[in-house]
Amino acid sequence: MKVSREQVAENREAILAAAGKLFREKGFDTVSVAEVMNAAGLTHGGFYGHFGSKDDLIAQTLAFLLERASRDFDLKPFVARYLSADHRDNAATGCPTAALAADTRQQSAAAREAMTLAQRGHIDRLSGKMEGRRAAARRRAAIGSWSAMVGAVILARSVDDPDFADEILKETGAWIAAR
Amino acid sequence: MKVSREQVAENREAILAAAGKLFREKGFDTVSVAEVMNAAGLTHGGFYGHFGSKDDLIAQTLAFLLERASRDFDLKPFVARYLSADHRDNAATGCPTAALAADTRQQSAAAREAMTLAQRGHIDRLSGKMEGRRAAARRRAAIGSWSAMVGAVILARSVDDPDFADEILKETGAWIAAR
DNA sequence: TGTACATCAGTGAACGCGCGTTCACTGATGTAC
DNA sequence: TGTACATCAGTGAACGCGCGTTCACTGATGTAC
Repeated sequence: MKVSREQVAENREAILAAAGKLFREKGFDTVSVAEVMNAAGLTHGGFYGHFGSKDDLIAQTLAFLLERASRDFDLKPFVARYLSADHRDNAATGCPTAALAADTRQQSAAAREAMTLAQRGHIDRLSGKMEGRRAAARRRAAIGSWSAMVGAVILARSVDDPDFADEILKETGAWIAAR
Repeated sequence: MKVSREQVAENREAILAAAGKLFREKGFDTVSVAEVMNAAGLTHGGFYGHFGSKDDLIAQTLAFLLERASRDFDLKPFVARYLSADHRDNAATGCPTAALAADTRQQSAAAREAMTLAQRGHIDRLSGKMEGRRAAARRRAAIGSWSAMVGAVILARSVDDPDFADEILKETGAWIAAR
């Protein structure tokens, strides 16, 4: 049955939100189109009214997630939250970079483009929050800290011992703070 | 046709080596069993004489790769090589952690176990090469540097602009060295 | 050392399954009067 | 404002394909004598 124009827009958002959670939790390849549609409360047949292909969904979901991720934040609580056990244990609602950057490498040009744009923006914003007299030093600190944060969360999630994972997060946080 | 015992051992190694390259290049899910067997110079039917399942291959390939990765190294050239454009552009022959740690999160218990063991060993070895009077400080520097290195390579590979990717690698290297 | 035969690693056709994608159909929406 | 009908978002069966896995077969290996 036909639905109202607002309902169409809502359904589209619901698909993107469902895909955003599932992709972050399980990766792009493991999640099926039908799984995303069911999570959005729809059936799989309607998918191609909203998106051209699964690749299109992946690219648009990445853009959707990265646009909404940490547009505004204070540095210290941001880092603390990022390197928390809670963030490590909840990839589905966490940072899309930590969850999907590695997976994006083998995706479409559009997906990589969305990722590139987001990293540029995020590093620019981080640079603005760093201490230091010279802009180059602040940018260097932003890039170094960001690499360490992303790496620490990925390593912590790849390991099957919670204590070891905690150590990675905590020590990386202390190492970053010691600057 | 039956083959000699040495040939069997050689074939097994060839399968692991081919899987090692393909998995690092394209990820676990994108690579098929048939693709691995062909790359090893065999046909897909023989696969189950060597491994119990694709999951088993994934776990054994991870163990195979991680065992051989940087058992012995000097710190400075190791970091320089790790953060090079060459390493960024050649995932297939590069560090299995940077290529596969994120992907390992959603794999079998055996795969995660192999990853955990390897991270423990690698961080122990890195700690031994760090400067600093106290062991805790050396371990903290090892964990922080390692997170930054892995994160930088993953970020650099996720981005579609080589100059930006170079900047991430170079600035992360400078940031690590500035300690 | 030479021979006869049991073993078994590798082959390639075949399987069942789940995937991305298509499409005829349905019935609520929203427009034209 | 009320009605008649064209539109079209969503449904669910169906498609072709590639995947992981199985299996009967082959012929070189390696053992028993």
